[in-house]
Amino acid sequence: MSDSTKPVRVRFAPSPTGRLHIGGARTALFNWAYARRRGGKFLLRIEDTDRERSTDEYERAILEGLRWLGINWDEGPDVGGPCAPYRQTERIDRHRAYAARLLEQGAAYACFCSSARLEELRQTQSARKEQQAYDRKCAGLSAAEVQARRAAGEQPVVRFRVPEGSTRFVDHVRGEVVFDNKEVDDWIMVRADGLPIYNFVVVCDDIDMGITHVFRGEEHLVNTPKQVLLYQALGEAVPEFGHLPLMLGSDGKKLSKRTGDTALQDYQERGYPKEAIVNFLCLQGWALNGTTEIFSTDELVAHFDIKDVTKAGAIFDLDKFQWMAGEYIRKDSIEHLADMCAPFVLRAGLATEALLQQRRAWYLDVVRGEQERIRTYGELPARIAYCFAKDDAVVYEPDAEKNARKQAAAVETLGAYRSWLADSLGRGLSTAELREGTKAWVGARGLKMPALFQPLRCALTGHAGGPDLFDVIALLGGESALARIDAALSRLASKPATEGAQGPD
RNA sequence: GGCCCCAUCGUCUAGCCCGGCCUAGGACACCAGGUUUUCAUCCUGGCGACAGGGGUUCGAAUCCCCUUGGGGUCACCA
Repeated sequence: MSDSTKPVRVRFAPSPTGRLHIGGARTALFNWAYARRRGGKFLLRIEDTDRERSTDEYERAILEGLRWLGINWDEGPDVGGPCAPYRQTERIDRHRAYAARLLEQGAAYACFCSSARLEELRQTQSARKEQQAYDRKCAGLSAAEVQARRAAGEQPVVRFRVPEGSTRFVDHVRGEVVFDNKEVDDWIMVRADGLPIYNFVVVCDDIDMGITHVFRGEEHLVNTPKQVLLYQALGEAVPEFGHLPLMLGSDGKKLSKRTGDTALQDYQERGYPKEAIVNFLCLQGWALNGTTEIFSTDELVAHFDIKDVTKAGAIFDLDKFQWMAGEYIRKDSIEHLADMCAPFVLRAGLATEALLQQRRAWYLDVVRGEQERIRTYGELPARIAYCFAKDDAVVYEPDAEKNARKQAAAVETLGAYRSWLADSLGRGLSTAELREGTKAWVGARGLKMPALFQPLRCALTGHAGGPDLFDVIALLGGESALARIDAALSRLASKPATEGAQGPD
């Protein structure tokens, strides 16, 4: 096999026919980590040979997504490199040269069969429960006949002539894999319109770019014999392979939109910290040591080895992902967390950028109050909306209102407390003094804490849970707090709007 | 269906390559307590797996075979 002392060159080769798949992001991450660990090069190549579906926009989005995750490449379409260009359609001359060489050697042949004939062939094979494969009708065409039909205007595809025997290769995650060549179809390398196909192009480019290791998703495992055979026909060194286990949806099948978000961008837009995304993706098919769950990309690079990648597919566990996102949020600094959340706050229409800047210290306090309660940046706006609400229009969550109303004499208690609070505020008590004073007030009246705190929380925030109420009062300001209590006094005095026929529980 | 890949708690995994240290470890989720003005965080405890069957061996989660189950793939897509 190939020389293991040779400098490592690996690549990630996405197709710009859609947004970056979360599984693709993991593939890129593992390739990148392998290159960094081994002191090799990581290249990015755009596989845009499907001209129907490839777009510049997707290509841009994929590059942005990778960069956002912190994956950098040594060579690629935007940064160039010694093997430029890095966009496959721009390398078509090279592909044509390889095709001509293969044709000349007889390792490939022109095939004039129409799509209709092939479709019919497939149908009959399928009806007879036979293996679906090309029947090699054109495999024996003479050079003269090919030339004549070409001259007559017929445009053939180019097929690879699969030799007898079997094809084996060592897969770094699975071990040795063997295919009987009888199972490998005489696959199409070049379309009738002259444009080459993925399985062909990928080998040409990997050869030209000196790729030493090919790590990709398991769905490519069955393509590998075709590619190995091609390397051999070309007399080139076969790279080492490693097929990563698939990322599965909750249904146990290849992750698809049916069972959840599949694009990296989806998670970005939901406000998952990128460090959490990287960390979680690593855990899908790899483990640092079996006990460490939280680790950085530096630690990944320091420990990653393709041999340690798991063989079985991994079901994408959103619960664990959310837990991990929360871990990253909790250990973040307030300043950074506030900055990361800001776009979500703006998008929710709670505040303007100018306001967040003017009241920076206040905004930081607001974020601080929720840090241990949110798991993604995207969860913040709904939790802090009350801070931006009008005092007489705080939205009461059903649970919050229920908790408030189930306290006996909630309105009376709140009303009495309002006077105490107004008085205390007037005397300029600190947050800590207010907190202790309130507890003493509750105790003096022989009440349980919830008797006051539940209605008060509902009045101030409309939520059933949240930060310490005296921190909330500090956030809102005394005037606003009193106004909210006044509003609650009348709102809680009337019957609940949503009372059901069964009556209260 | 053919071919290929895979198989440890519900989920992600450690252990498997180089059999004994495994009465199988960690994490998420779940359940029960504790802390707290609530929610959350945090702490403690619990539940919970080597798919089945044959071998090999003094000894198997670890090696071999079969069965079963799951997945991938069978395009002039990638």
